[in-house]
Formats: sequence, C-alpha cells, structure tokens
Amino acid sequence: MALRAAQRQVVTERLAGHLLASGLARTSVRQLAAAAGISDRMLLYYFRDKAEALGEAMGHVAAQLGGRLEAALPAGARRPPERLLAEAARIATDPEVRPFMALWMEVIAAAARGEAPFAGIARQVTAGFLSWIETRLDIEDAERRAATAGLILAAIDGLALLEIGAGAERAAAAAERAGDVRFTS
Amino acid sequence: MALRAAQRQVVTERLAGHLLASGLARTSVRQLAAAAGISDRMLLYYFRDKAEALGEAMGHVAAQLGGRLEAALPAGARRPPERLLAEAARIATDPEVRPFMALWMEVIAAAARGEAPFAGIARQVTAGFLSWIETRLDIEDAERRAATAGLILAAIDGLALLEIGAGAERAAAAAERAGDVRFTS
DNA sequence: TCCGGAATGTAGCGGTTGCTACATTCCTGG
DNA sequence: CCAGGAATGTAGCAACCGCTACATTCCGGA
Repeated sequence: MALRAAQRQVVTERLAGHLLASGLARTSVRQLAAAAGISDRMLLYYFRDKAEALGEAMGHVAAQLGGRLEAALPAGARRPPERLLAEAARIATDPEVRPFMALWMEVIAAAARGEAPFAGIARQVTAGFLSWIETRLDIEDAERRAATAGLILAAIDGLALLEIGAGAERAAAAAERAGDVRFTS
Repeated sequence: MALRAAQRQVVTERLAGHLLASGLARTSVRQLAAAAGISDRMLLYYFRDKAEALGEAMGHVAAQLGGRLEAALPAGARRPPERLLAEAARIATDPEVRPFMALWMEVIAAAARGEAPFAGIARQVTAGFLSWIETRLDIEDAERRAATAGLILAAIDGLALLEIGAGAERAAAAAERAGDVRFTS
C-alpha cells in the first residue's frame, strides 16, 4: 500500500507544526505521536526511529522557512551589505518568522550538545542560510563576501537570542539600530 | 555543623567546572553527583532539588565570567561602539572564554524551552551583559546607548552560534569582519 | 471467497529520571 | 562517656524513556 507513504507525509507535516509551536521541549516519542494524532507504535512504523522522525520534520520546517525567505527577499538582485543586514533583521524579527527562529535556537543548542540528528541539521541549515545571504550580497571578493555573510547571519541569530534573554522590545530596538551599521571598504 | 555549608561550596565549584566542561548534556542528578565526586543522595542533601543545584552552579559560573570580563576590559573607560564591538568579539572568541559562550548558548535555548531555572538565569545574565556593555559605551543618549548595547551583544552571541553551526574558522573570519563595522550618528 | 501482506493495537522490556523513606554511622557538646 | 543531632549509605518508588515482540484486524487481488 502507498497508504503508508501518504500517512507518513501527513504525519511529517503535523510533526513540523508541532515543532514550530512547541519547540524541542515535548519531543519524546509518545508526545510526538500524540501531537500527530497517532499512537507511538505507528510513529515508529512510519519512521525507523525517533531521529528519523525529527529529521524529516525538521527538513519540512526548513523547506517552509526557505519558501518564506524566498518570497520575502527574492534572489537575483544583489544588495549592499548594509541593506541586506537591515532587511534580514526585519525579516528575522517578523512575528511570523519568530517561531522558526526560536526553534532554530534550540536546534543549535542541541547540536552544540552533540545530540543526533541535530548536529547534522544545524550544519546543513547554517550552510543554507550562509549561501542564501551570499547570493544576495553585492560584494565581489569571495572571501570578503563569505566573511560578511557570516557576520550578517551572526547578527540575525544574535537578535533572536536577545529576544529570548531580554524581551521583544529590546530586540526590536537593537534590530532598528542595525540600520545604522556601515561596512568600510 | 558548618561542614555542610563548606561541602556545599566545594560541590558548587565542582558542578560549575562540570557545566563548563560538559555543558547541559550530562545534568541528571546522578551524573551531576558523580561529577562532583559524591553520591546522588548527598547532592540532594546539600541542595533542595536539582534546580537549586544547577542554579547555584550557574551563579558561580556567571561570577567567574564576570571576573574575567572585568580583567579583560576594566570599567571606567568609555569606548566608541566600533572599538567595543571589536574588543568584545575578540574576547568572546578567546579560547578561554569559549566554554562560557558554549554553555551560555545552551542556557538560552533551555530558557527558550521554558525550563526552570534557566529562564530566570538567562534574563539575569543577559541583563548583566547589557549593563556591562552599556557602562563601557561612550554614547550619551541613553536610548541609543541601550539599542547599541543590544546590537553588540547580539553580534557577540551570534558569533558564538556561528561557531557551532559553521565552524571556528568561519566564525573567526566573521569576527574579524566586525572590525570593519561603523555606526552612523 | 479466501489468502497474504499491509496496517494497527496491546503489552511490556530494560533503562533512566528526580526524589525519598529508612537505617546507620559519625562527631561533638554536656 | 553518652545523648542527640549532623552526615551519609542503602534501597527503592513511580514516572518516563526509546523501542519491540506478538497478536490482531483490515483490505485488495486471485
């Protein structure tokens, strides 16, 4: 039966929604299954193990975020780093994007702890972000472009962190201040 | 007996060392006790519960970091934001400070997940960082100074995140690029 | 209609979690 | 020297963890 594949897809989408809503807090097999509206037995029928289920769900989340980013800031046009930083900061603090950033923080922390499968996911998503930024940056020198992309990504992630530790208003003020940043040379 | 208080202090210091070395990965009561060289029974004799033990240990870590920061960049002199950003980035990527930043990332993520006692710890430490930065910033307008401090803290935290997701070299390149940043007005 | 595999339920295994009841030893003040 | 609290050990509880063996139900093709 292809029923299994179809159900698996449905479950994956529900898991992605659950992760965006609840983060990595409630991610035991039983809790994930409950969130998807199935039994834990079936979750491990659709997926080999917990890591595979989380990996698929995170992949779905990443694809979702990718679509949003593409819509908000289409490729093609290359921007000066100042403008890209300001626009990226605006996007990252957008209420609709906030759940993605919050989840992203947890994934990175789990990766830092060495938890599978998050270490791989973190490297993959980070590389995607960096490439996304680089292709929108009008800096010719590749090395400088890479370093600038890294700094911009750091600023964006840092703003998300600041929001957790100091509240949304403070993060918003800092994001606005990012508009005053200029890059020499 | 004052023995209990003395032992509690020793245990607190050992727990702090363990957290710096291993992060929040191995923080079950039994694992914490083993790291401190005592039985789990005694850990919960010195501390009311796991949260209190972690709270005390994190407090000790924060104090340690505070001392290092004070030594590296004494208060008194106020610096332009560009210089402070560059110096703070240098300190944050210092190998001796790296364990603190790694642990800090995990605490923030745990706070985002709402885990006690990390939510409170995160707010407290973030406020401390922001105040530390503000008192070293030679910007007169209080609002602008606060916003700038937030942005600098975001950049530093973001660099630590980048190190996790993209490796130390990439983070170092981005940190160096931070030296090219200028603030208008 | 019945056979066989897909789909699903039931029950449980061995392990870890935070925490505690109870017993015992240690040490000090009177 | 002994009473009594401080300090410590032993054992275990109930809940949860990821995962699986086994039984059962469902359903389409021959």
